[in-house]
Amino acid sequence: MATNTSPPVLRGKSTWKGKEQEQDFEDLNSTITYRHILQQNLGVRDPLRVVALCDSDAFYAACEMIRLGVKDKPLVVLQWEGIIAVNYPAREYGITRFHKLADAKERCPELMIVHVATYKEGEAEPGYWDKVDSRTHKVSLDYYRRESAKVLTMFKEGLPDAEIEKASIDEAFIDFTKPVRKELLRRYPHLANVPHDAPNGLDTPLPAPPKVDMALDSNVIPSEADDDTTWHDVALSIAAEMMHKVRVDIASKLGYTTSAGLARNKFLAKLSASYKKPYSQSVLRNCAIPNYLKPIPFQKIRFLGGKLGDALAKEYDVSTVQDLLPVTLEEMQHKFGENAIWVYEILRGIDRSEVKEKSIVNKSMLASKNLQKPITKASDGQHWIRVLAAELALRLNDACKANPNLWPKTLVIHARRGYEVTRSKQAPFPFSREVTVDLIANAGNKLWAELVGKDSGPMKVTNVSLAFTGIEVAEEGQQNIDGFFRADGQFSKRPRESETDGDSGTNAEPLEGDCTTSFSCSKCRRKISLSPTQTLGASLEEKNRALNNLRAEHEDFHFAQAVAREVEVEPEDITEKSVSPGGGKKRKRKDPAPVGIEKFFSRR
DNA sequence: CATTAGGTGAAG
DNA sequence: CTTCACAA
Repeated sequence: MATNTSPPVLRGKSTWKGKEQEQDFEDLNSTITYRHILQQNLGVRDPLRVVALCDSDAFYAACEMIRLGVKDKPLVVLQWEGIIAVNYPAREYGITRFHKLADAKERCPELMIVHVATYKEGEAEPGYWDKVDSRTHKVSLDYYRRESAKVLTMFKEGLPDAEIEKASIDEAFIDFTKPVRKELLRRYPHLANVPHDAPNGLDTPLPAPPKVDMALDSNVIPSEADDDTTWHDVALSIAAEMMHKVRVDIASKLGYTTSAGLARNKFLAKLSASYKKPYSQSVLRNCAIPNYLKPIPFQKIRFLGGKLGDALAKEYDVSTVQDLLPVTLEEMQHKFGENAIWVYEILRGIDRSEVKEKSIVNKSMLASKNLQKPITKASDGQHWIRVLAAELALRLNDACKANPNLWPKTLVIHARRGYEVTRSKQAPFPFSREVTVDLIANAGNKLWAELVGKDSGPMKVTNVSLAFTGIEVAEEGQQNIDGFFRADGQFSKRPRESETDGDSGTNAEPLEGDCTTSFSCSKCRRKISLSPTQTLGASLEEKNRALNNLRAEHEDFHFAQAVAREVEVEPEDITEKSVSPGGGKKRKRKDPAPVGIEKFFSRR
């Protein structure tokens, strides 16, 4: 499964010391002193650093097996005509992704085939249907996202002291350095006390480490010589114990088997995880790094799988790590500039990138649809935008259940015509407490018109996607000042709620009567009141809160109306200037008859 | 070799 | 703001 990554940008200055560089890999065998074990904040330089990469085996397939209560039977997950996941039993028949379904069935007649969940017209939620049709359905990966979240939660609960970085839907990096140091000092308390006769005080090397057997719960990646145990090995073995415990717990409680790699840094952890699969973990000792790394095709290394790796392969006409070791840093810098130091170090088993805990909520949320038959009419685009908007609304509102006050700062639309590059258009997304399908679809349609509307000719759009980006948890007071109001084709600040409601249009003018149960809207000249059930037994504070909610909802209503007026597009001739500024001749579809999916989704 | 439906982060 | 690169 793909991992989410960032390119190999340099973080800070390289500290590689030339020191004639007699040997590659010289950095792997530093002596560990009392200072090293007692100092807590060595970060990526910590000689006792231990990082793991743990990923779920054939994750989508495993999700379906658990959902269906299937065990140990060959199974593939289908997305339209393509196989997107193959469980391990099915792999024994030689089935892989990108096999044709017919081919896979031939290899294994009893193969179980599960199509991913889809949104289907007329259904409220994504589901698993007997018949799927890519012309009308849209894939939903939400089930996998939820299962992924369960696994991540078990990592966090099982390893409270560890730093955990979700790397993709089925992978996480775990930095064990802190919990391991703690356990190391608990098991070997003498390490905490520098002996009085220590020749160099804190900088005295630690006493000899105990013998540890890492093979109890892990595969130990072989080293050339049978090196003595080091303190880093002890650290690795403690981390391996912890990792193993959590993995077993996840397998027993959730049913997902995982594979993990443990090593001194992220890239080696990732590389080690694939040493043996499935349901297995592998440990790469420092002394084993050179031999493990040298024969590996460098393009398998994280960040070298793309253009940079290609460029390296082409430049030196080589393929393995070993092949690149003779290239000097200077030469590499000459050819590859800023990336050179990073590459140079990676080839020697050094990776200074940190395991960074990410926010629980994603920063973006994207719904996308490929059209096998390109769409040519603007109205088709609007149809799919509505479907995508419905999915985004469902997912965002769902995310809000666990994490209230989520607010996407921008809405982005992407479209691809034929085989051209994807183009996008974005605009600030208004704050509103209730994100509705209409709100998203209207804003999306507007962007759609800007993106493809002005181009002439038949459009032949082969992909449409809609995304929220910049999703954040709004701060307490932030909701009141932020929020945008679209006018004249631009979003502008839309002050909200009582303290800033100078021009909000819904001033709470305390008319006659109880100002804690009603307000009047200056925009539509209506008096809005709480219902009797909301006022009956409610305290003043409760009523005020309810009234504020009501006011905000009413404001959202006006906002949606305003956007709807602006966004209204002539479906048939979108190529003309049909988006009139300010909202000229508008008619039709004040509230179109709900069709398909959207009829069930929050139109509220 | 390739596809779909995602994500993140940086460059320009 | 928009595109690109990476991930398999």
